[in-house]
Amino acid sequence: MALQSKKKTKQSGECPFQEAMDLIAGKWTMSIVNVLMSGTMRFKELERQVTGINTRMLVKELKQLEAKKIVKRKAYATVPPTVEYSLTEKGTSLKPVLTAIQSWAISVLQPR
Amino acid sequence: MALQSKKKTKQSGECPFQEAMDLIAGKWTMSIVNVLMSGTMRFKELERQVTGINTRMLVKELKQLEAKKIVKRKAYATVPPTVEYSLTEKGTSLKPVLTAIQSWAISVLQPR
DNA sequence: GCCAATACTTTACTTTAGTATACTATATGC
DNA sequence: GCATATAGTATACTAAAGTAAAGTATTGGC
Repeated sequence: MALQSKKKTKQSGECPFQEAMDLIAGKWTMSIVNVLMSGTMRFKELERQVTGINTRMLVKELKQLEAKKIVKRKAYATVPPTVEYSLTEKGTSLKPVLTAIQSWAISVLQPR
Repeated sequence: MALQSKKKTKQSGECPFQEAMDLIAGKWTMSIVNVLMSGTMRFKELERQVTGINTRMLVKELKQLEAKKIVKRKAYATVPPTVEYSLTEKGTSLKPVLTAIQSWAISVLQPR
């Protein structure tokens, strides 16, 4: 617990590919990005559209995606609170990756 | 330990996209596929080329990739043993996904 | 005064991923 | 007879990912 020299930077600075994989991996990450491709969305709406996810995971993923500058968060001081999530430019630039995965999924994983 | 009715099928049968993500995620998976894109390789050679991986992880990943029909395994009864790994057709079909990730990584993650 | 709605937080787990290191079998070369 | 090489196993962990379910604050509607 004492010395925090073990910064655990995930040392993926080595290779941009590894860095990208760190970002892309995760059960929910790409699904969220995928849903957000269709536009700005509020938290509850995201929770409904990303089927199967639970609150804790969505919060966690959104925080990570925000930290990685993939997702933008905008809060309004209404009651009940309104928070809007949308993709940044970096986020939308993931589109080709998304479509590549999707077409692979459809052509290879679908029995027909 | 007793009843194994909890088959934990990872119920990704829902959506081919989720199924693809299950496959693609994992710290080492795509790196291994990437290395194997350059051709057939033996276990030790793979261990050397996939920098940073350890034996246990490589074994585990290769087993999973084999089960998912992404990788082919061919063993020869020599001493010391020879085992050759290569991509299946399904494996090589991942190329577009790989290149999409790579070009995203280079254009977005690289500072310049 | 209670319910609903939003955007979370908190607590308490279980499961999977990943790491580190030592060990095994066997023939060949020295 | 000892080291070397290959393709793993085995053991023993730690850390991260993911799940489940309840709680919080606020206010407008009934």
